Amino acid sequence: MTQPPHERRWLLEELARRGIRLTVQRRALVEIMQEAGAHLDAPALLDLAKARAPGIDRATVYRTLELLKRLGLIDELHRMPESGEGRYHETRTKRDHIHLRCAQCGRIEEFGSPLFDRLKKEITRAAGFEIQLARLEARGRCRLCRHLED
Amino acid sequence: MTQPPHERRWLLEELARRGIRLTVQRRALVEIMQEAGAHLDAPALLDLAKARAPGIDRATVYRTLELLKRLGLIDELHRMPESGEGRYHETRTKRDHIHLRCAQCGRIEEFGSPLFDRLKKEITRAAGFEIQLARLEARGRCRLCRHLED
DNA sequence: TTAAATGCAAATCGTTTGCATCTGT
DNA sequence: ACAGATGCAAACGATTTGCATTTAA
Repeated sequence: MTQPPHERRWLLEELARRGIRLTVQRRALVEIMQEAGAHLDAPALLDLAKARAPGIDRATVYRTLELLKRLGLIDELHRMPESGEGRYHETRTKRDHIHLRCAQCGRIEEFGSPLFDRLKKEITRAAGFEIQLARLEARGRCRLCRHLED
Repeated sequence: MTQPPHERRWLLEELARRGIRLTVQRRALVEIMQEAGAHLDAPALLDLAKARAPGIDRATVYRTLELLKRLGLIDELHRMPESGEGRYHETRTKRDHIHLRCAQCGRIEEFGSPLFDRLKKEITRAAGFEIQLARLEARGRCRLCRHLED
């Protein structure tokens, strides 16, 4: 699970590369987002960031998220109905993907499949719809929780 | 596009059938939800409802949406990232489906495909994930807007 | 040095809740 | 009549904004 240092820092490096000012607050936030396997919403991010950037304000968190989104470095995830949770962010991988959210343990795992791409192609062809962004989000029970429960 | 009266009223009839109290406010909300082709969020719903149920309060809107969800008559949709729009509701059709949201005209069209079901089966099999709810939401340009624009 | 980023505080927005009053059955 | 629904107002949590101050480059 552990990533090599340069993997864990590409966001930071990307910011530097683009000439973005690197403040302690931004460092903290960006590092947390990359280290956390989970998808964090703004309040959670703020909590964690306080350890590394004492006195950091919520406004800074939101402004940083805004910045990263504008730069295309992270994507905002939609929230699932009935989840009660806020917005999530994840570092940018591919724009289109599948998220499996476990209703029991709350973890989100990603899933990739050529079938997904075929489905998108079919949508374009059959509905005449030009897809800019497609996301499949599923709620259910993950493999681990199923084993623990049964 | 126009539906026959009984089609437009099944929600109301379903409520009566279940012995739910039919107030003017609930009538208004339910009728609006069925007549509007669009997917409305709570504030928009409130606005429209004021014409038919003067003095209706936001609390009533939220409580009614809650009720309908609890009864399984509507589903809450997640919101798309960067859309800035709130939650949507739609009268219940099937739990799993595909939504194509046009970034230009804002309309949402539904899409069905056997490929979608195959994809879900694959997720269950390959990831060991037991799907309770799956939704694919795509943003892009609909056929009509593409024709108008080009 | 100086444009940009921050903290602070107040404002906004969507949603929820307690409670007294009203209404559908 | 009375359980349940409503309006009102206040509370809430997440997000946004204006402005004076600080800071990275």
